Amino acid sequence: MKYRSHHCGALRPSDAGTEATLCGWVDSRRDHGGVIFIDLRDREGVTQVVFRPEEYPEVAEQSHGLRSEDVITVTGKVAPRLAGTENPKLATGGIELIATSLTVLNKSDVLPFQLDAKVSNEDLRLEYRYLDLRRPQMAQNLRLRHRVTTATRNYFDEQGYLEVETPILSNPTPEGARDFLVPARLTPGAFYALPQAPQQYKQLLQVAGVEKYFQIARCFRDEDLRAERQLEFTQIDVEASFISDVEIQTLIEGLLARIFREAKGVEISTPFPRMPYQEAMDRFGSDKPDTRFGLEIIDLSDVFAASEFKVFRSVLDGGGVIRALNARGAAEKLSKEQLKKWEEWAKTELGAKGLAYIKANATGEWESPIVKFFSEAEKAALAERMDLAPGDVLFFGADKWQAVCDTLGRVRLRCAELLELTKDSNALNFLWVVDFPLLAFSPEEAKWVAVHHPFTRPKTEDVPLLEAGEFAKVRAVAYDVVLNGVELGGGSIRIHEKELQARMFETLGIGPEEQQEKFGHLLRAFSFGAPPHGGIALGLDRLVMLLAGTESIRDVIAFPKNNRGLDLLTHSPVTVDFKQLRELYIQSTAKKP
RNA sequence: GGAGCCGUAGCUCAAUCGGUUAGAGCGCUGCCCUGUCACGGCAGAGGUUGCGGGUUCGAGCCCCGUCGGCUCCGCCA
Repeated sequence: MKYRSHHCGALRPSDAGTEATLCGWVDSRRDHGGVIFIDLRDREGVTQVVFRPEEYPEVAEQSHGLRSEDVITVTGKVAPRLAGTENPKLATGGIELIATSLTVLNKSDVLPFQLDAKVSNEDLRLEYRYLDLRRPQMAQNLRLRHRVTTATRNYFDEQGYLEVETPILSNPTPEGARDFLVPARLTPGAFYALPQAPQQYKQLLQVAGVEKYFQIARCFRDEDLRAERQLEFTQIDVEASFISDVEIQTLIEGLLARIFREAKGVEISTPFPRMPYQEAMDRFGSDKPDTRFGLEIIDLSDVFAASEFKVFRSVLDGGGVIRALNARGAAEKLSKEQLKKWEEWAKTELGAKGLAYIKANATGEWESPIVKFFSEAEKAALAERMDLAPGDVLFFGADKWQAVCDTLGRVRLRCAELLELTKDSNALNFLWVVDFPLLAFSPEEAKWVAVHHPFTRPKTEDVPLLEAGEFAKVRAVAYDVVLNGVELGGGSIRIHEKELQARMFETLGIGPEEQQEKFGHLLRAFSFGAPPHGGIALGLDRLVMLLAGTESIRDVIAFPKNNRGLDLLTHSPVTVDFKQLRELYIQSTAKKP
């Protein structure tokens, strides 16, 4: 028996008069007592099937029992729709299949939710994920993801890149996220770790002479989940030898252009603008600036250089900065009470000391808790520098440079949301942020940590600064690609010399012994003619999210976990019995519920 | 580890200030219906208002606790 001659999206008026067999799910039924219409759905579309009692009484009788989501195969004559009953909403709306025989392959129970309606209850969607994936939007997302990965593979293949699979059972990483551990039965008491990224393997592949590597790589991080974060996620991972940072950026611009063209039918313009990290932070308060709107941060330290306002005075004397941004036209949307809430938000959520503001009313009058401390000259200079007009609201940041950037960067985004600056925008503002700092001081750990990762190469001209211990000033050959304020990925040119790598580890507080223990394999590999190399990794899930226009990573992953890392469909993770643990030389210390 | 929002029928939601028997749409079941495509008509079933406690003459609504979901901060080299 043949299930189908055509898919449900295939038949057209030109097929009229032929016989066809379709199979799929009953999408809906319209039972008129006599004639019965069934919309039959498969992955390619929907076709109307008609059961006519006067022509095929037995089949029509049988069709009365059909219910939503029953799986059937049906044979019939392709006929043009009666004049006036064509359905322009359907690709197959010009024809219908007049059923001559019907086989019910499988009945369906009533579904826990309707496929054509909004479902807010996400537990339910995840519990019945296989039904959720039948919904058109979700099915479309799966296809979109496939188109992205296919475009990626084709692109890299054409560029001469080799897809190489790297181990899922690998080693714990001393820095970075918490690892998922897997007990090694064959080595009692030892553990594998699931990779947070294939970083070391892809560098070792360069030492191996692969020269051009990519992988659609699953990565694992045992950290708390978020709307755009899962325990396991997928990276487009790339590494190449004898390549410059600009060449990698060009390669990735070509990839993204290809993906947007093939997955979305959109042409994007390349090359993307480049912006140094310092400039991104200064102007936008973020290392992944959304450049679809202005609201730029402006420095006022010189305006208040002689300020007698205590707060500003002490900040400036302590080496801090005074900065502000102008939320143009926000005055009518921000009452005094709301401004108070914003200040509270800045304090509790952003950890700011406060959020001073000046609200310029429609009349031009200033409402502000701090303006009384300003001199006339300061007020005039401030108004001019900020281009302050009636209806504007200025927000101030006064603190260390980094803290002011962080606070005003967040305030900027919140203002953009309030003013709906990106609401109807279909702009695609790609951007390379370059010249990241190599190192950052971590007050919690009381040591210097790698901003990107410990294999990132310092800029050649900044190596003397590294050697002089001026760690904060050392820039890395590192770059992030950003789209509309979302970080799509990041990479760097790596260190390929073992001496420089050892010096880097040392700077990070990893002594010679620990280096040998944890990175000996890498340092040894570097001693056997490691080529200069570099690469990048792009977050595939996030990219597909942007293309699909969804806010949740769960919408672009077939079987995601919920907020607490639970798979509501299969109920993983599960406890295992003592015997299974004993085989692995493992004992649980978890308290029994 | 912390904060916010939410939890009412299978689903999506309503229920005025704390006040009669907790409603609607969709879905479901039965009957009717021969050109619909959001088919239509009639009838019907379906509720421990997440759970536990408290305040009150009276609680879906107020209070406390708890469980669950989502979002954010921390965390994510």
